[in-house]
Amino acid sequence: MPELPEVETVRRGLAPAMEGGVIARADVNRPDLRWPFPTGMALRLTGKTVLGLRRRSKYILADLSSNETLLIHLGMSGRMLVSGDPLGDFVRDHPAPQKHDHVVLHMENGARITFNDPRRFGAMDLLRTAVADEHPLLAKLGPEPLGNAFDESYLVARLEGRNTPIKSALLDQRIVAGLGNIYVCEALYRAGISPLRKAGKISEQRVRSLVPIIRDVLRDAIEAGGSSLRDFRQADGELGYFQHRFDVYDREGMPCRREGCEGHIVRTVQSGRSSFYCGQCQR
DNA sequence: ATGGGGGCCTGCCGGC
DNA sequence: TGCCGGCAGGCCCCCA
Repeated sequence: MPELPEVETVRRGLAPAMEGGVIARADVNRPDLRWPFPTGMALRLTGKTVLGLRRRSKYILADLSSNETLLIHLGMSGRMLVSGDPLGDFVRDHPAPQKHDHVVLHMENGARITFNDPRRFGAMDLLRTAVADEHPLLAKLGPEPLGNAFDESYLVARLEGRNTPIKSALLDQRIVAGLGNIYVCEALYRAGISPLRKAGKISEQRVRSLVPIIRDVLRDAIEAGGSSLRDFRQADGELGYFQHRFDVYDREGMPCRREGCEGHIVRTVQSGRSSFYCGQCQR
């Protein structure tokens, strides 16, 4: 559910409570999420210092002093709640336990990080830091959309000859890592490209235009997440969701916002997922 | 190799 | 008010 901007927002929200801190205790309340937790996870976390928090695609990686890295994926419904932060960034006290609180990290500094995930599509794993990139979930990921390896010539080459709709191609994490349904819809809208168009049949110029547009869409969303992060700190420390103004996503039937366009947003289903687009100005 | 569909889970919302 | 179908932002796996 959370896409790259949401995961980056979560990472930033966790950082003050976790980076440089020691995990005093880990409560692991069930044996698995999407997959079984690694053997002895609670013990392998206990007493370890969190050296840093990184993000790769939609994954958060917490590098530990044990030369292991905790891999966290929020799935569709995973949330992080930070409470009791000693720096005063989060005002709320530790909350009462909720249904679906699957893993709770108690930091030595007094902070508590609660991973709550009703649908349990999320995941956690422990891997050796030195070979973290080789983890099965990370090994086949394409370039970061905000990184240097994702550029115009790369995208042109990857889409060339592809018979799949551009919507599916941009959702393919092997082509570019971190986009999900919402931001693909939004990027295609800004580019004026129909989600139904075959990836290999879009002019090179239009494919090239997608690269800066994807970056802008993600940057805007991260910025919005950053501002809502400040609200979270004042409110309840819940990380993982934020309000963002979408142009097409979940706007079926509403008027297109493009200057001079008289169209309306339509919804269709592509490979089981909703696509939202303007039938008038996206071609 | 490529593309499409099913399935995993729970919660919520709209319609009857 | 209650029940039921549909739907949800991800990702793996299997099939043709």
